Amino acid sequence: MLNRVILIGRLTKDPELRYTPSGVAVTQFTLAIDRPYKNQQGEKEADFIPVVTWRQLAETCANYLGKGRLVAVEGRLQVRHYDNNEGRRVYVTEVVADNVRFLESSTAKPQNNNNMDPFGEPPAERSSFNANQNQSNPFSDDGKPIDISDDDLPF
Amino acid sequence: MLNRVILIGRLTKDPELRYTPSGVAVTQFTLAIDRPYKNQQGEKEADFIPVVTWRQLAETCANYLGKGRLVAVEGRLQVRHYDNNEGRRVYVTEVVADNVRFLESSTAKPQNNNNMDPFGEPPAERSSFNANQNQSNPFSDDGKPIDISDDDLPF
Amino acid sequence: MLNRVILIGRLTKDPELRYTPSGVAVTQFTLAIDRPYKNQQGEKEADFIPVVTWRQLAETCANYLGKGRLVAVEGRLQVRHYDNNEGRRVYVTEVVADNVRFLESSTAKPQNNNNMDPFGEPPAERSSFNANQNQSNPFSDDGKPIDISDDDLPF
Amino acid sequence: MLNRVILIGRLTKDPELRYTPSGVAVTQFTLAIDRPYKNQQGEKEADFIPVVTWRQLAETCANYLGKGRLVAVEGRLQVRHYDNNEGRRVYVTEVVADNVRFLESSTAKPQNNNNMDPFGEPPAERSSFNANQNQSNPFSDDGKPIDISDDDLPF
DNA sequence: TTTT
DNA sequence: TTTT
Repeated sequence: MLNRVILIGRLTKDPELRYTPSGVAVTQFTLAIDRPYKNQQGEKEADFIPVVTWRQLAETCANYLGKGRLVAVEGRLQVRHYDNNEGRRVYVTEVVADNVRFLESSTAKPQNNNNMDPFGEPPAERSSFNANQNQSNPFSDDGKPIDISDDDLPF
Repeated sequence: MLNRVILIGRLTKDPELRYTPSGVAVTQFTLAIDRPYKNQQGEKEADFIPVVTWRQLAETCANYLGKGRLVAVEGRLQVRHYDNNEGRRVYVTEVVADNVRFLESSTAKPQNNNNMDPFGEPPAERSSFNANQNQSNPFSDDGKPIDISDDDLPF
Repeated sequence: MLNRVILIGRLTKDPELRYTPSGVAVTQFTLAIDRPYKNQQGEKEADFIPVVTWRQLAETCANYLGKGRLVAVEGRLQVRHYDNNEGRRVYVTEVVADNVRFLESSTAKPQNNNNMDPFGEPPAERSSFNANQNQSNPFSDDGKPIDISDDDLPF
Repeated sequence: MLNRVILIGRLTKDPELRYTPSGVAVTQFTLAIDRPYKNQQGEKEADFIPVVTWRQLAETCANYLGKGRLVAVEGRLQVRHYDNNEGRRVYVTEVVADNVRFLESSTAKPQNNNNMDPFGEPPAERSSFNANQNQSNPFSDDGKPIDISDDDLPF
């Protein structure tokens, strides 16, 4: 009945923007969050938490965030499942963000990104472009199976 | 740097109390949390979130909670991994609770539980008893591989 | 940049539904939240936290909640000020709720309440009716000065 | 039964470190938190939330934080009251922090602060020094009545 | 498979 | 009485 997550951490990589078959923007990234205490071996550790954003927020994250950036994320926990290529059901617990705050200098500019209008509409030709490249997996940029579908849309 | 989760939901089963090799109590359970909106097919859905508790809190949860009980959980998200019997690394995202509030009638009594003093010490003979039953997996009650070790102790 | 409050507690009184001059529903109530520890005199204590809800949520709270009910509230902290009748500025810190979950038996029915359709629209004649009763303070039901105005609308 | 607040904002002033009669360190500051939306006049607004920290955390905040610094605060809401000099009971709602994260460059050094060892013990002579200055109000640095006493210690 |  |  209540499901609330608040995280502050750094992106382990540049976020990955993709589109579902129906054209909805999705961005996934992982947050590294340092634990406040050291482990039994006296080493500091971190947790690596997967985060998903949708629609306009996905576009903004993809365009303005990059590896190492510090962000605050508000959202809720969700467990998705998909069947992998060996036919096994895989469960993925991740945070569906409804709010992402950039905690570092507003001087941070879009990185490794040739989209000049990051707040604009998703380019309509994008999905068909990708589809040409990769018939069997039209919404993946990197050959990895994409496991998010329109069924995962949170609202 | 900040990692906070707050959940309110119902236990899908009775919790399972186990002990790590060094004798630390661990209890795992899953919370069913109804989503506030219906999905695209107009059905209501729920998320099933795995929760772990340690030490005294583990004992209390095991002794006082049961399937269907409504609880509030405060904790943090953690990703554990273990290598399964096919040698694949499996990642498990779960909530490590530091606070569990029972939200239902204080008339609720310990259930299916023959421990008369639920706040007492863990019975010392328990781990050796189990060890006799199941050499390779001494802390499992049910034959399922137990994937939590002393390395997962949160503090 | 981030302002999030999550509370679980019981209403100290029946909630009070009012309307701003422009007819927007507002409901205020106070939550009693037991502290987890006892004070230096060994007594248990509670915090009493003021909560405000607006619009549809205000109507629902007014119609379905009553003194003693257990609820979970999500919202944000806000500091309002008004000038009291001695001309002093008074600051009021309260939680503006965007989500209220009823944590007790769905058998709970509207209480001390003659509104038969609690989810319906606010009665349009209500504000003028009250205005007739109480010229100088048209939106107060009980003679207490009402210190919330349309300027306090959270969105 | 649950009372959790998470804030990210900037200090409106340098924090003020004081000591209760029994010598416990207390630091108060106010966080300015920009609202995510503009008001009806199209202006951006902020909330100003009072925060209190105790003991070691109070010392660390006093020594390392200053006006304008961005921090994340975790804590709980508490309502204190005291009787002002006109004999009126005044209620103060504030956040008692149990965790404060500094979100800006670790190059930030202690500011306007001649304490060379900010993590050291509170100087024992401090309270007596202040007592000499201000007999009736020994723990105030600035002549303002201090309204926090040992009774407000959160644990 | 991880961030500063 | 407020911060960037």
